[in-house]
Amino acid sequence: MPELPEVETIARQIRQKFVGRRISRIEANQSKIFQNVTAEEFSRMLLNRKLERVGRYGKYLYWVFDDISVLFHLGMSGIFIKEKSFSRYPQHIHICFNFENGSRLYFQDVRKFSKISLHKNSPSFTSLGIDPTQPNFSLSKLKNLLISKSAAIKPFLMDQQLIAGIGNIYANEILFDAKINPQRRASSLSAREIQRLHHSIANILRSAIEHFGTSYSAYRTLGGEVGENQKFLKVYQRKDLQCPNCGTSIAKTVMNSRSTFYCKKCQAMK
DNA sequence: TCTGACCTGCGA
DNA sequence: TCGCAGGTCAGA
Repeated sequence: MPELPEVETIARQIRQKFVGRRISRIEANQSKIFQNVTAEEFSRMLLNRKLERVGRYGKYLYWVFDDISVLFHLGMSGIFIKEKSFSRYPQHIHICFNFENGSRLYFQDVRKFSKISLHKNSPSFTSLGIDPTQPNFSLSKLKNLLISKSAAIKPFLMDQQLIAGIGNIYANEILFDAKINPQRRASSLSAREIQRLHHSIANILRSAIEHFGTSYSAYRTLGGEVGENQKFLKVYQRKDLQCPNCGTSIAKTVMNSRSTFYCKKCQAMK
C-alpha cells in the first residue's frame, strides 16, 4: 500500500535522521523479503558503512553507501520504525539497523510482500516508467504514453512500467480529480482530458506528500504516526457516501481485481 | 490483457 | 469462518 507519497515521506524522514550515520550492527532474520542476498550476507555487507544518500524512484526507496546500495520495495505493509527499544518487541520485525550514535531503525513487514536487494553502486530503474514527480514528466510525455494504449485508464495509471509510483488509492483519487471514468480507454482521452489528468496526477501526489501520505491500513511514518491524507480522500473507500462535488452516491466496482471508486455523474462515460 | 497466488490482520 | 485489503509477478 505504500505508494509514491508514503515512500517519499519515509525517504525524507530517513534522510533527515540517518544520512551521515555509520551502521555499527545489523540484526536481520532470514526471510523471503531478501532477494539477491541472505540476511547474514546483508548484515555483513553493510557493517561499518556510512549512509551517504537516501533516494526514491516510484515506489522504491534506496540507500546509497560508498560503493553499494540497498533497494527497498515496501510491498503492502513494509514500514520503518525509529525506536531505541520496545517495552514489548513487535512481531514481524525483519531487520534492526543499529547506528553508531545509538539510534536504531527497524524494518517491519507483516505481510512479507516487501523486497530488499543489494546492488553495486546506485540502483537503476530502467524497467520502470517515468516518476511523475520528476520535472521531465511533461504533458507531451503523458500524451505519448496514452496514445495507442487500449487498456482502461485506471490500470494504465497503475502500470509501473509506464508511470512509476501510482497505486490503487491515488489512481482512484486522480481520476476523480480529473473527472475521468476509470473504465475509459487510455487512448480515447481528449486533449482537454489529458491536460486535466496531467494536472491531477501532479496535484494529488503533491498534496498527499504534504499530508505525509495516506494511512489506510499499515502505513506509518518513521515515528509511528499515521499520515494525514486519508482525511482528504474524495472517493477511495467512500462507497455510498456523497460525492463532494455533486452529492451523488460514490459507486464501487472491481477492475483488474482492484476496488475502484468513482462518481457516476462527475466521471460519466463519454 | 487478465487472473490468481503470495501473505496476514481485521471486521462482518 | 470467510472475505477483503492490494503490489507484483507468473501463467493462461
